[in-house]
Amino acid sequence: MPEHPEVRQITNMINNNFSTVKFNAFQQKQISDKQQSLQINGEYYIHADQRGKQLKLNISFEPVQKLQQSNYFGTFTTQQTKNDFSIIIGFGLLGYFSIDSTPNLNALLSFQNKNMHLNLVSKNPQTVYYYLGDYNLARGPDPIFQQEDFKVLVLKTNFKDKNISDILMNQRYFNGVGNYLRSEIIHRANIHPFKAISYLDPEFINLVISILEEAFSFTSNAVLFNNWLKCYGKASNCIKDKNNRSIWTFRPIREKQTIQSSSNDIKDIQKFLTMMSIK
DNA sequence: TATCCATGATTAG
DNA sequence: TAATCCTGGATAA
Repeated sequence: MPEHPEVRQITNMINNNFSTVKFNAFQQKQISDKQQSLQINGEYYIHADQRGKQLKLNISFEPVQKLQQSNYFGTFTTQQTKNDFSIIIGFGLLGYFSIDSTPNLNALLSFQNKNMHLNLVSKNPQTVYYYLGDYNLARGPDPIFQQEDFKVLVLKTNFKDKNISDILMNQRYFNGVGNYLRSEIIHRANIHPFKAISYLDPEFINLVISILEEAFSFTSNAVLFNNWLKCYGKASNCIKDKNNRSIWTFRPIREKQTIQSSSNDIKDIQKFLTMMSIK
């Protein structure tokens, strides 16, 4: 489930349903020794925020009154008071939030009041992580909510002839792109998964952004979403990447060969950077 | 019954 | 690059 569009859906779900809801209990299931032990004492409120594939749960002990618009369109952050703190969540391969009316023994984290439980669950709990603190800044800016930062970073980066499949999965640049989006993006860009890249062009970045938006618009309907997928799990060819993850493609797969990069339009990139007032 | 596989990410060598 | 985290459903045998 959780790539950028799904995390965005979860963020909205939490804020739409629970912005005025008071919680008064919390439980954590210990699944490994290195899992940080969390406690929440007293009554609290929850507000969610997103950066790429990471979700931030702001735990505040006062009702969320002031919603402050952030620098980037579309996203809001709460103003934190002294005792407030944040939990960062990575959903791994199959994590999601479920709203339950009875205790769920599989819940990794459970935010509760007498009416319902907001539970973090997963069929792959070992791939889920969470910690107290803030976003991992080794991961790149959010491609939607920090769009200018994202564009500038990606456009000025020299990827040194790495192939496009590896580049798209690198969370330092494409925080939020995962395995299904990779296949869809490469398919829609009509390039070979092993094409070598030095510089990406603005058109490609805009395609990435619009695909993230498209996927998000279908996240609430499984049938429409599956229909929207054109390549992932459907293409004629499938090959493993260096991390043993599937790359789906309609392109013929030659031996693990790197396809030559085409000449990049440097003028285009510089024009864009000038437009963004970046040297 | 055994094996494979999953929209992820870190760690060791 | 390979191994690891280690669940559970689908598929192969």
